[in-house]
Amino acid sequence: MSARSRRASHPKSAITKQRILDAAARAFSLNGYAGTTINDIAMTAGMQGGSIYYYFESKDDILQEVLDVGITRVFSAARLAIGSLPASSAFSEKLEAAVTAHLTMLLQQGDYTSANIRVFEQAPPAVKRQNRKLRAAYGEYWGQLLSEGQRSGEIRKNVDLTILRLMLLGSMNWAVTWYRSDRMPIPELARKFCEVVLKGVGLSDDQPESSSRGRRARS
Amino acid sequence: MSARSRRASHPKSAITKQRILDAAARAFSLNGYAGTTINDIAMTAGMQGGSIYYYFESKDDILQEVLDVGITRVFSAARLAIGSLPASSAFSEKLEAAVTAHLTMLLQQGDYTSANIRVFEQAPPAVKRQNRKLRAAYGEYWGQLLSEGQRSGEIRKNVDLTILRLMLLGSMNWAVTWYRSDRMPIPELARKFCEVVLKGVGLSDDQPESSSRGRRARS
DNA sequence: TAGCGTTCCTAATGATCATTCGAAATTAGC
DNA sequence: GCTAATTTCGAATGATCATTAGGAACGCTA
Repeated sequence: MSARSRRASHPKSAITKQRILDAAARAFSLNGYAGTTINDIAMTAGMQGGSIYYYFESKDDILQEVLDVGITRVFSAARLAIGSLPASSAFSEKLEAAVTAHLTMLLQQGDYTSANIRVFEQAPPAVKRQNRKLRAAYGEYWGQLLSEGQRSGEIRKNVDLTILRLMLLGSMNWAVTWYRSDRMPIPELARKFCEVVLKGVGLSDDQPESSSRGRRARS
Repeated sequence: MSARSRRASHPKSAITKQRILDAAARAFSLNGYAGTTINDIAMTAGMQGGSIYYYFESKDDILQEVLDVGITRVFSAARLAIGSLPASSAFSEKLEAAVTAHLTMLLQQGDYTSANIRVFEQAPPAVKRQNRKLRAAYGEYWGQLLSEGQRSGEIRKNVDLTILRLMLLGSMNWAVTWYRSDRMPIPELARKFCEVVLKGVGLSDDQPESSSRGRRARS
């Protein structure tokens, strides 16, 4: 019978499949997509290379699942973090919760999430296309969070929320290239991120102009 | 005679070598390192795959040069941008100049710079090691810029400059994954980046605490 | 136009992998 | 313990590439 027809129908099968995906996520996040071989994954999962094909149709198939799980997990983590706050919480509280959740999945727990961030760009078009749907949904979630912050007045009206979102997610995602857990705990990092974004780094003297066009006042 | 002994000693040779590097930079930035073959590069450069080896010892050798040029160019662009400002310029002016230069090299001109950002993580250890030296120097340059801004009082004293630098460069570098030139010109993008970083997105009401420890006041 | 250094071509070579497949081994149901 | 289904093995297969090497074409100089 083909792998497709029976895949993961039995309990042991499901567990082994997880083991393979775990191994793949770790390997992808460490060595990139082209840099990890089916044999690498198989050996970490305790089997021979050929056996992988009992569970997956192709290497791309594994990649797809790892990438999708990666987004699904950060998304869940962010939702959970915000959802477990009192509904009356200030935007700044929610933001910090979401940032902490995202950074945690990216830097501490998630081989899947970090694999996604590191490897997405190297993925074949078809794989990217599918994963982009999940990414878009996650991005929209952040968009709503920021939008809410703007409605409540905690974000100035003239801030471009799209750019803000991309900056925020970008600076977080980039952390995957430099973060070392022995230098600073995640919550502290998250706090600093939020502080920069919310308060800025300059002295807060000048009021924000309400028209969106004019450049900085000429000193 | 070996490629090494005579490489680029003649004028034509130097030009052709440039052509190869240009083709490689573009291909790397589009398809990643493993995703581009020697033949891809050669064809774009108007020659056969084997001929590449008259100019370079290996694919890694090409990668090394592309990566190094990538950093060298943003570095130069940033230095030039800041250097051509009046020496008395405010920190915010310098910052915007540097951000504009960085984003321009990354998103508009530099196949080399964008190749570096996209492909560095996939490079073999030896190549990374060498390029990291240049990256460190560039990072230090930004560190000095920020440090100067803090000394002059335009950045609050209690801001962690290391985190700020990593956030700033991270959000810029990440733009390589989403920026589309038809949506917003670089200078406008740079201005928005700087506005977020300098002023933050929140209403500037609360004074910054001077002790660095305490968390946000409890509402 | 002969000679020499240069640039480039072309056809190997050899290594690395993803993927396949038939058979062996293991497990579960009875 | 027998049988059938499930899981794994292990040895091909074939494709893709980086890299090599010997020779051909090109261009310059005398």
